[in-house]
Amino acid sequence: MGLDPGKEEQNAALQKMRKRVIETIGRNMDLYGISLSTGHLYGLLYFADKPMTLDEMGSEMKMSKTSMSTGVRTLLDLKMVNKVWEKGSRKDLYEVEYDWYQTFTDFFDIKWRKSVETNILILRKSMEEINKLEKEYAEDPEMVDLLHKDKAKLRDAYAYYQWLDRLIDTFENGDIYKLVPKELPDEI
Amino acid sequence: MGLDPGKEEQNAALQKMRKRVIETIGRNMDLYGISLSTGHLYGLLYFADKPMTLDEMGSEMKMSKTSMSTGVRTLLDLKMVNKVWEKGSRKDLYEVEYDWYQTFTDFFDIKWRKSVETNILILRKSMEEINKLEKEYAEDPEMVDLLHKDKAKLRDAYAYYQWLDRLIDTFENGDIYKLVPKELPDEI
DNA sequence: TACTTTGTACAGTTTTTACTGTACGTTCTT
DNA sequence: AAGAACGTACAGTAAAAACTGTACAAAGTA
Repeated sequence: MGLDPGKEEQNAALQKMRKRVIETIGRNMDLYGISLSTGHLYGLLYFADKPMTLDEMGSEMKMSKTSMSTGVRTLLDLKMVNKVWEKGSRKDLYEVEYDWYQTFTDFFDIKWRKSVETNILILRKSMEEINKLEKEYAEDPEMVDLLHKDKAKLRDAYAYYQWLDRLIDTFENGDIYKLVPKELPDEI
Repeated sequence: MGLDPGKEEQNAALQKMRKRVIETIGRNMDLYGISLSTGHLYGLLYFADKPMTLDEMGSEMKMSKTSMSTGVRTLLDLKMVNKVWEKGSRKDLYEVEYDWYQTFTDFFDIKWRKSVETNILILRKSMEEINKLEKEYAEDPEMVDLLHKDKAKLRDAYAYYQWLDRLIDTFENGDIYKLVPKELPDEI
């Protein structure tokens, strides 16, 4: 893990601690839709004391470089890791985004926002169609009733997605920290 | 979908609209860690005008009852659907939780909160261990430096998880709606 | 009590996802 | 310009997840 090789043995306890935290982090990564091993990769990078190359990751994870490449890309897409430039090195270097609040925000901005937007589009379109059908079947009370029920559902869904959109806004613009401030950690 | 069978043809446009919305809902369900077909099942239940049985779901989804059973269970675990009691029927009936704000909150309470709690536990444990190691290796400056760096990382992580915990609190106790109020939907 | 009906456990199958090794285009070095 | 090092596309393989059908336990019915 980038440690002075001569100290490996001495650091057994430290390594064990790190490993446990890395696995815990990795295991929880499924919340972000990330596979276990990519989660582990993230944990590894989290504790690396310097940016790592694909080869280094591969040898630490005992996995192929190809897998590291795809794993890193997944993490890059979610902005959980950043590409780092270092003069002199031809290899690409990566390090985690250590600001987890930012990572949280990015996740919602990237994944949830996209979802919200497409859903809102579909709902608009569907609502238009219902309005059209309402005129078409105006003399069919049963059909009108059905249409009204669906309309109410779509309206509720639409309101919810707009709320979600505004919630994500507060993550992005930082208003959320007015309601839930970042605090100094309790003594642990 | 519970419609008068005699009206099937007439309702083709309505069915098409529903199907599109159902698929959109279903597709976005991966945000909740739910498979596509379970997402579709959810969408189906969303538009059902009454609670459905496993058999009804199976025939609508053209899938086995076993799959419906496991799918419903997944949704029940996330409190996305509720079991409904109806006198006279021996079959179990299910309907979606129509309050999506509640569903959103439940999701974080069930999935994220659990994650936060185990992480906090592991971090505490690891921090203790680091403190022990610090005493043990007090005369090894290099090791002390390493330990300090890890300690800082753990502390940051801890602070973040506490923040997340408080954020989820605001979902649960409704304070979030002070910052991001539920609003009447725009005209759509 | 014997007979149905209902939901799910479980084993087997299919489908999807994760992972590997090779090959190749690109970029840097000399 | 030739050669070396790097990252990734791609095809093939291994592992995991989703799905099905059967079998059975639990609970209702006659």
